[in-house]
Amino acid sequence: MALKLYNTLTRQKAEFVPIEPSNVRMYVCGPTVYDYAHIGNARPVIVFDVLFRLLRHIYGPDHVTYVRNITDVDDKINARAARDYPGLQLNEAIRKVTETTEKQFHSDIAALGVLPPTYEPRATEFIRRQDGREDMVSLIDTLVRRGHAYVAENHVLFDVESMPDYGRLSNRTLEEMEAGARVEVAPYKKGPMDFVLWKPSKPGEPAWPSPSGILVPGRPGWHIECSAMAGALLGPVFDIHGGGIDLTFPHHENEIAQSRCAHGTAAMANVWMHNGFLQVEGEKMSKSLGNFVTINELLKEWPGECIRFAMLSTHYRQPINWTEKALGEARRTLDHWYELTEGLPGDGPMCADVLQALEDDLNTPQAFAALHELRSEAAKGSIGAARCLKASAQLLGLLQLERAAWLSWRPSAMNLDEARVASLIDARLAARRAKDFKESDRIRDELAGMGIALKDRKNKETGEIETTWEVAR
RNA sequence: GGCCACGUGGCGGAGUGGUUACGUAGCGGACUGCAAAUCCGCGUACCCCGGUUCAAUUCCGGGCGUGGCCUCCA
Repeated sequence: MALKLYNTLTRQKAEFVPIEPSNVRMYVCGPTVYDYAHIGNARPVIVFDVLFRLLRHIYGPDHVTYVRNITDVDDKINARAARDYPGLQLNEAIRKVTETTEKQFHSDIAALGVLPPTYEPRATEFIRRQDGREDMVSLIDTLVRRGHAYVAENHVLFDVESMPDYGRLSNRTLEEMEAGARVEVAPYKKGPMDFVLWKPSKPGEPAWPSPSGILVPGRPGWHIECSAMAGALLGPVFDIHGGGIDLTFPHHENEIAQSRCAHGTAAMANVWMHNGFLQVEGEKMSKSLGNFVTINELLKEWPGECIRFAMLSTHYRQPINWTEKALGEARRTLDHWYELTEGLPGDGPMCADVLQALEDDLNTPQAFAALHELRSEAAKGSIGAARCLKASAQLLGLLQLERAAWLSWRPSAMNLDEARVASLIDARLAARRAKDFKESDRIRDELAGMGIALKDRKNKETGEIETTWEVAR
């Protein structure tokens, strides 16, 4: 079966046909590095990591190019830098904010089992380049030269009237947008929907020599960076562009406008993919509601693979409701999968049903159903099913650890004396052997009070009772 | 106000014009000193109102509800 993907441009699922099967090219909008990434940021990162893995599986690991950018020039970054490092010069403070945030982002998503993309360009590296690659300034100059952009009061603005099918991605016409507009329009704009490609910098703010004959230094608008980085690293037309659904308008619409008008192409990317929005315990995630969940905090309470599993248990285009309960279910399932696949090589055969589910627009819930089926067969003793389970789960970025490493995971707040746990378990087993059940139950209760749940099992060969334990939930 | 999604069993969550999703919780059983874990078995759900159809949860229309975008929030 061929890979099918839902395309926001056509509002349909269609067979994916790469421009060059020897080099499948994908771009995904990455984070703006000014604060801890939250669980909503994690969704596209995980979802498109699964797509990256699937494409590598289908076309070969060397035949997929994946670009996910880092946005390190932005007003929010400037504001955060001024707030957190009032003593430093702004540019120095900005560098501190972006460097530490980027480092944190990388360690957070690595814990979620996310592969590094092929390229991870920073926006500031593509404002002006010396190597002849496309950059933001050259893109803006081209847009002005071709009559798609104009200079006004030291800004460069994109002229949306110059693009006849502006609005196709978000499926709205200029009239509709203007009718609903609630924004005050800057007086220097020719059209109310025109957007900023370049703007002047205030003294002390990050600044670069401006394009288009503007004499004062400035900085880029938000959308132009993705056009420049995608153009430089993937070419004027590439296969897949991904991101959160909230970016459809205006960000992606404007990326398309810039890239197509600068390159004179009919498309920027052939397939546009958008993941659905995330809510937390049934409510919108927001700082004021106090339910703002960062990846970093979550990783203190849950193993990364749990978070990944929970994220993938909803289809990527559906809205997802992020709950503790789902994380608990994910952990139990993974416990079981790890137990059944312990010590097996990861190069087993791929489950056809898992692959088929993923090839149907990344239907991860259906893939999980197939994995549950394998789990059931593996539990009955099928080594083949267990090997298949491991290989197939690994395609999803799960079961990446040794079982011992999985079992040794602890919540960061848990301060356990593991030697004491082990001696209590031994004492309990001794009490049991002596049929002193009162004492053995007392020890079990004591351990439960420490947050430890026990599991007894009879060793089939020796007939002895063996006890394992885990962190209770 | 304009545009766009979504609404499935207690909960999570796929899918389909007529036939079992799956998981989890719950219930029954096996096992166990008792639990937990594990294994076996059990659920007959698809927001409301019309329409199309032999047949609709699935298609069409309307309504209600929730959410997103239109404010450089993934």
